[in-house]
Amino acid sequence: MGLTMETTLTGELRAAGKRMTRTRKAVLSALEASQYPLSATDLHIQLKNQKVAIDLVTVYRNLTALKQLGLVTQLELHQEGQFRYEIKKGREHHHHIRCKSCGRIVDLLLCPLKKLTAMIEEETRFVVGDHSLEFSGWCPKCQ
Amino acid sequence: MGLTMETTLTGELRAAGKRMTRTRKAVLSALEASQYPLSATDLHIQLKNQKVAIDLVTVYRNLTALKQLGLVTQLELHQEGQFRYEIKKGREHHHHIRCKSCGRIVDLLLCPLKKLTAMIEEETRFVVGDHSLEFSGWCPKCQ
DNA sequence: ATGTTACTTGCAAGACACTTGCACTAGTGA
DNA sequence: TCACTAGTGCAAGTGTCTTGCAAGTAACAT
Repeated sequence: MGLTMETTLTGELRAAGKRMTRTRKAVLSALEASQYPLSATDLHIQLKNQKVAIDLVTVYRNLTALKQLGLVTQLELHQEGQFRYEIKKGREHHHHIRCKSCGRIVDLLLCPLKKLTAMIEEETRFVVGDHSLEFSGWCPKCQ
Repeated sequence: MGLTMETTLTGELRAAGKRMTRTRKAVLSALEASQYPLSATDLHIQLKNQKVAIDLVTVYRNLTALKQLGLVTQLELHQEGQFRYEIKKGREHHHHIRCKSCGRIVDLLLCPLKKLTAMIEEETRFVVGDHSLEFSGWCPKCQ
């Protein structure tokens, strides 16, 4: 259950005046191990099960800190009403599809929005800062 | 401050065993008049200002009913943490961009996701049921 | 018009995700 | 090892949305 790049991450934290604590390590480790984005509650339950003593509030605060440092990505899936988090390192920008029946979440590799962004900037005169593109549907098992 | 298609809408409500009530009329009217999608709280404040007596709970219940009937669309903008609602009648399927600074919301006319949906269905074997595509950025005034 | 039915409403309370205040704990650099 | 200050747990608070229940009212039948 080790954290692959602990030393590097500790350095990144220190550079921002943050510390690599017991709970921070556990949160990063759980995110790194997960195949799909986790919510704060997911993380809390998962860490509890691993006998890691951590308060839900601390999970939230660590996620906020890691997001600000750019180490994790915060995302919202379609009609879920909560945030999820992914490790950023080594993962390309991508979107997701979530099964409306069983909740399974699968990564999508494509993000064909570069041209679109340019069109939108021209149409609206906004400067586009961010976007979300999320799908929901029924996975093979639930069809 | 009239509701344009009140008779038609009343019929659609009746067909589903629902009634056209004072509060329902007010909610529909406010949605119809708005240039951008409104949240339940937006609606509640706006109706209060118009001296319409209505409880926030009733706003929520009416929005739920109207959504189930397919008369309004429920949507989530990027990183807002709440739902917004639009009248469906006479409006094409579209997405939005919201200014991160002043909150202004502008409709986008494009939705180039038909091909993409087919690709995703092939890639993941999901059946795609729904999608969201929302942008945020800075509007001309806030740049 | 009036009564009956059941849809609708307001109020109070609850659910849920997330945030804040504060005193205590524990990384880190010296 | 010490001192500094970031981080933590607990309790309480926010904001959005939901539920329970008694009272109100739209709509149809008579």
